Amino acid sequence: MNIYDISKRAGVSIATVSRVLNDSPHVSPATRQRVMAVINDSGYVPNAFARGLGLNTMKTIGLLCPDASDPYQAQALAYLENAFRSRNYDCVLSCTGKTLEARITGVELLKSRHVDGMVLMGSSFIENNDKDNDYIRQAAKSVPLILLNGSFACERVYCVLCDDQRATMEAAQHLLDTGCKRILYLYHSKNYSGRKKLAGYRAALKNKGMALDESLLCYFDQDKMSVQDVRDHLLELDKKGVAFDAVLASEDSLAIGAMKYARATGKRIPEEMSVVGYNNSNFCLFTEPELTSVDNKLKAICDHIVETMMGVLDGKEMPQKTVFTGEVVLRQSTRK
Amino acid sequence: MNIYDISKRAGVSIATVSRVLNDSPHVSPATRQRVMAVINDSGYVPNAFARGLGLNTMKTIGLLCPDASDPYQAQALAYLENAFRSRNYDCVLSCTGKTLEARITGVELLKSRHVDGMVLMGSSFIENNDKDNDYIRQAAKSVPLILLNGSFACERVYCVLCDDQRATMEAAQHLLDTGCKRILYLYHSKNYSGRKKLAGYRAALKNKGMALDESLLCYFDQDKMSVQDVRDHLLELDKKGVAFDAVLASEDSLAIGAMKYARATGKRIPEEMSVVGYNNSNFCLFTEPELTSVDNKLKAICDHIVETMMGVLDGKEMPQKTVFTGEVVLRQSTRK
DNA sequence: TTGTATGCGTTATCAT
DNA sequence: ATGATAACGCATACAA
Repeated sequence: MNIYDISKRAGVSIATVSRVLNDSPHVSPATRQRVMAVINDSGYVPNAFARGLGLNTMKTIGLLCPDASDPYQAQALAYLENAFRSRNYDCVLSCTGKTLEARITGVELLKSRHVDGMVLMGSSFIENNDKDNDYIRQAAKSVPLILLNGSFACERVYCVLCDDQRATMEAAQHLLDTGCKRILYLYHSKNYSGRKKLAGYRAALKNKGMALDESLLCYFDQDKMSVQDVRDHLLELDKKGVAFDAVLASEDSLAIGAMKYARATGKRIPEEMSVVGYNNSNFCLFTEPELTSVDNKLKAICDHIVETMMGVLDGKEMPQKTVFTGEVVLRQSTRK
Repeated sequence: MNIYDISKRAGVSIATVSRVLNDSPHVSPATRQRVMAVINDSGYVPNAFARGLGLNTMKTIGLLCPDASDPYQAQALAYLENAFRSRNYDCVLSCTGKTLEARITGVELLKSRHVDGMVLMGSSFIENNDKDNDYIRQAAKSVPLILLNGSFACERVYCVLCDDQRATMEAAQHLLDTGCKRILYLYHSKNYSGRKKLAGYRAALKNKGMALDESLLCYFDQDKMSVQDVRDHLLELDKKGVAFDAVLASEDSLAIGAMKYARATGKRIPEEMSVVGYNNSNFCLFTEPELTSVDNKLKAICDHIVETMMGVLDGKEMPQKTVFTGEVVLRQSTRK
């Protein structure tokens, strides 16, 4: 069943059928009705590939992320998919893992599919070694790119992110303001976003005229950052005699590991130890006490990404970089 | 840059270029090399739409799920996307929410995109009122469908699932075997999978010759099932004088709500109350004590779905229904 | 082994 | 307002 079949049945040319299909004003009400009737009772649906070939678009956005099973990324995927769908765009997913090579082929593959745009989730898509970012520059030549929580200056690359540095600084400040003296900093990423957060932690100390104790910085590798790993690591620190009365984490799950440590040692939260997470994910409410965390405005970011993408595809001038302000959501794991 | 450009530069016909592109054996090594050289340094990539139009496929699978931000579904998406990608298929995502209407348009949209196959995640795609499943029968006529954790007898509809009834029965049995007398059953779904789990709970009681106390069945509505909601509901039950010494939940998050209730009332787990969740998700390890839960073999299910889909697309005969056996993973929230 | 010609199902241009 | 036809870029049957 194709456009020729319809045209025959309706006694018109394929051009007219096409016009009806595309709501062209140059069709008489009578023929429009006649054609529509045929279309409806034949169950005809235009062939998307042919349409794509002619228009050079299938209204598709590529969504790239390291790992769709990560709660934060999953939430972003859900937000983005919904928003794009409401604008009549479909999303094709590409989980690229953590190697640069896989990211490159992921971008390449989507490009070869002629997606209308791509969203790269997380600053891990930007390499510290700038030479390695050529694949982004290259891709941007043929399709608009939007970075979620990443920063990269390049034509046709747009960035929408949260001010992680400031948010982390405020979180640390809150800890200091509520009497904490030695804040353990737990982090898992050394890319753009990770560096910004660390900088925020440092800034908070500096603001108070405090020196940074390097032994309070705990880095966790991607595949060694389960709650158990974190708990065990903090127990180790205890043994080594590293003292701390607060934990600031670059991700909620790390904070939960810290709470497990507290449970294991009998330390009361927040009386003896305060804990702050990052992302304000659902499981801030799972813990006991509930976890103070940084809301990094994911929904707003995703909505803005979609807005930006639509604008770019419309040929409008769009801001290259948009920064949202995070917010510390106070709960019971920190003091008043 | 299209196939004609390449053919000119290489001094051959487009047919030869096409043959080179598709690894046809009927090309002399010499010309193949010449053509490849041109392709490589021109950066030419075949147009996916044209290819799709000719072959009537773009090697795409539609992934439908109610909510990509749900941890279980997010994990399934990640597994599926990876497995399909390794077979050179891309996945387009469609989060359809919870209304039948949205599911129908979701399926319809993907069908109009000519995806090669679709995976419907969760038994919520199968309506209790069979008339409402016509959209599935209809879709199955034009594209193979695979149900993840759903059951539906229909040509070209394949089902891969976990034996939720048996797994739930074993979980309940474990509670009874460890001395629990009154097991509160927390559930959130009345569709196929939900009914099976409930049946498993019932079966366990029956096996022990115990009568079912209807007041021990707690249903939670989709938008009223946060951990706080669950905690509050159990506190209500307490007030009403409904006694129980164990909680069996149809999903981990519900079980975590029960643990919050225990914390609120000071009940010790598992001494005074045992708790079992379902899905064996990451956050079984978040809680204190860690949560006993049912592993419903999601990875195996996803791998098998992809296998099945590939077989079907290859024209092979594939099993209509495959059932995996769940497994109760014992942790500290239940007694020995 | 290689080339020619046709079909895939649209949209869009240009007549009428 | 409507119709004829080219163009989109590829794969492939058939011819050479």
